[in-house]
Amino acid sequence: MSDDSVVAELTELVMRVARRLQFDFHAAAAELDLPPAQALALSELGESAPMRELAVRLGCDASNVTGIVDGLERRGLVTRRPDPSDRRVKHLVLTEEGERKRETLRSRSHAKAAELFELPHGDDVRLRDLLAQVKTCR
Amino acid sequence: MSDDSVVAELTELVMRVARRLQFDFHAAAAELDLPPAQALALSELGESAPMRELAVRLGCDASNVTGIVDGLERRGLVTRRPDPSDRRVKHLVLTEEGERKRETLRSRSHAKAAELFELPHGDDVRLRDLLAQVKTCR
DNA sequence: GCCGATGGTTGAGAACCTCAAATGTTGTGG
DNA sequence: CCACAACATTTGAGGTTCTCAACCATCGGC
Repeated sequence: MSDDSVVAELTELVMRVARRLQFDFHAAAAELDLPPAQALALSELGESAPMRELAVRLGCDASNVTGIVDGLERRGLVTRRPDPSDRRVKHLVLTEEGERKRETLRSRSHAKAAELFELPHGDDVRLRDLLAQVKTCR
Repeated sequence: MSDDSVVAELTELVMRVARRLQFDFHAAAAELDLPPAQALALSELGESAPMRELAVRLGCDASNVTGIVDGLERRGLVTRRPDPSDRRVKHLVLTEEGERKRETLRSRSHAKAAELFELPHGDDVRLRDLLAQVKTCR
């Protein structure tokens, strides 16, 4: 059983770090002229996937994904490919340009994150292992 | 200098925990029939403050705060009190009802967070101390 | 008293999300 | 085989939250 104030501080700290990570990610996305939602979707498309799967990865409604992918397709970053064995599903595949943008997005936001998580030797691993113990799904 | 993969994992983990905290907070807010933004503002009003100060605490534009406070005022949770020494500023003061709602909101979301951060003895404090070292503002 | 800075509000506009309903497709039990 | 439930995707309406630019009132220094 944790001390009350410790829980409050943990909440505060996690939210603060998350806001910062998100801010940096949005900044990196803006540099590439991508709205946040599209950038997030792009970064989830390392493995190509059907729309439904993307909705799951993003944790949002499927109807939402349509618009986001519309945007990515308009920019020529992704294509909808019909599934040969099931004509309902459309697979999302990154174009070369999409692959390229995904990579620079990844590396830029990663660079800022690395700066953020610059800790005394070994502490980064300790932090990771402790965070991994947090039961994010009961 | 951290290992690349460690940074990626840290980012992933922090975002995951933050999403969960936020989800629980929104759920607690919904139980009290409060939209998320109003709930967040309410929770920042432990100390009464002028509009401008609230905007800073929330990290958003001042014009945004107007609407949020309008909502809280409509529900009778907060009142705008003129500052006697500066007629431009309006201090936000919680009503009794506002105070009550703020407290139950705090305690409910806190309970869920405590469950989340249930770690082996001492690890919660270690986690807090490590997170506190993350340089969220360069 | 003038003037630049400040607190607050308003209105337009955008991004993002959800829900309900529609469409086309699949697969299964009868 | 066929009706029917389930599924993937899209569309459209509607809501929340946010920003930006413009505006008014007030303040403080010069």
